[in-house]
Amino acid sequence: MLDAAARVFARSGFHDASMDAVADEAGVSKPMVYTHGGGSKEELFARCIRREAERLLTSVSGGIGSPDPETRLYRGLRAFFTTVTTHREGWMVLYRQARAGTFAGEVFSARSRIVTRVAELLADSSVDPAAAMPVASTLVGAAEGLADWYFDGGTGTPDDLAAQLMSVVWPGLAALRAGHAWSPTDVGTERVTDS
Amino acid sequence: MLDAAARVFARSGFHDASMDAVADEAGVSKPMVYTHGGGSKEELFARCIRREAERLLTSVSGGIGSPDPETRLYRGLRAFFTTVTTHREGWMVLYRQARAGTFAGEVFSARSRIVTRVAELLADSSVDPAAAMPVASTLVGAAEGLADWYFDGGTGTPDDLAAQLMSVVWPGLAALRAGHAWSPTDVGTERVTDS
DNA sequence: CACTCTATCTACTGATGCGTAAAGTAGCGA
DNA sequence: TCGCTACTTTACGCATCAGTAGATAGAGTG
Repeated sequence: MLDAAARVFARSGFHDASMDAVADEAGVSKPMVYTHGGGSKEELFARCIRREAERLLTSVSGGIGSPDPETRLYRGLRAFFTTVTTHREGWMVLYRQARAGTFAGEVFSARSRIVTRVAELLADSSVDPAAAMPVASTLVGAAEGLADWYFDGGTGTPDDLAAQLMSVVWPGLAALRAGHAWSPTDVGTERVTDS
Repeated sequence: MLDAAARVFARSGFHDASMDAVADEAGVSKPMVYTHGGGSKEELFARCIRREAERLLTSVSGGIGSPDPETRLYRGLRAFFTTVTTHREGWMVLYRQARAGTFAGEVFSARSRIVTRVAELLADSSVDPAAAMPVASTLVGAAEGLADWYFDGGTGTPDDLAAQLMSVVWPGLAALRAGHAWSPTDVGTERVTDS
């Protein structure tokens, strides 16, 4: 039931998906969708969101155990890309359909938990957890961007994708851990004109 | 008119926003919204999307002129964060509300143009433009992630945000340009178990 | 004042789709 | 055969808007 709903919602979004379509996809009648789906369209969608968010958080959190931040991050990214590519429709529901409208709050809190988890992956004695939050949010966004590229015809195994992301971010993260932040030394500082 | 529509759409999303609400926000009556807004809700929303996408692309593209990729990227990022923080509701419409549903295609093509533009910012004689696409998609995602953090209570000027993003990504990009990709040498390669 | 044109409003129609009620059917144990 | 459960089909009530038709107001002109 939730699988069918996730497929329909992933395809059409919350508003454009009808409960009749969910019923068809699940191979049952509409009253059954209400009996076993929570009693309303909102609740059904919320259940899909919660399940996918939980799946993603569990995946990223699990099997991380390592004292080395580099290893932790790589494993977390690998888990992320594995789950996302395996449960494509879950990803579509969570990050493309659910972020707008009534459920933005629910998705936002789910995303916050993942960002916090990533901040933990980065942190150790040499990194302040609070300072890690913007970096973690950046990383999660980067992973989403690479996932977008993948779903738009990009190729590669989850391991490849994780390694590619590590190529982009790890040198910078290592430098930050060593206290070396980037600054626009001789890059020019003219104001940006904004339309 | 478009400003009012963008505010309402940013707040509620396409479906949950009513034309009455747009009319109220603009201080006119509903038929006026149809007369001056394109004749349909879809067209009004599409105009908002196109305007914001154009604004962002113009901003990122303009004032880049430099032979140095590092400078180009920093300036592009600075322009991005300037525009996004200045036109908050435009950002909300474009990247949070419009990606789902009927307008996913329109937003997707707008985003593609920006990603392509970023790939050009990265490219020079030593970088293959095609290979730059996943990296550009990653970067755009990272910028979105940092913007998300900012809009959720993060602080900093656009220059700070751009510099922070450079800290994370530039060392990795420089290494990639020199031919040094990250690989999981001694990081462990156990399979990820997926629920 | 009369006439007209344009801009605007109030109030309605029509369609869509959520959610449910009613009536029928198949399986199953006693 | 009875009753119970689970499900189906069909049909409908009801609310919410998108979009429009007809009324109204103001302003310029003679």
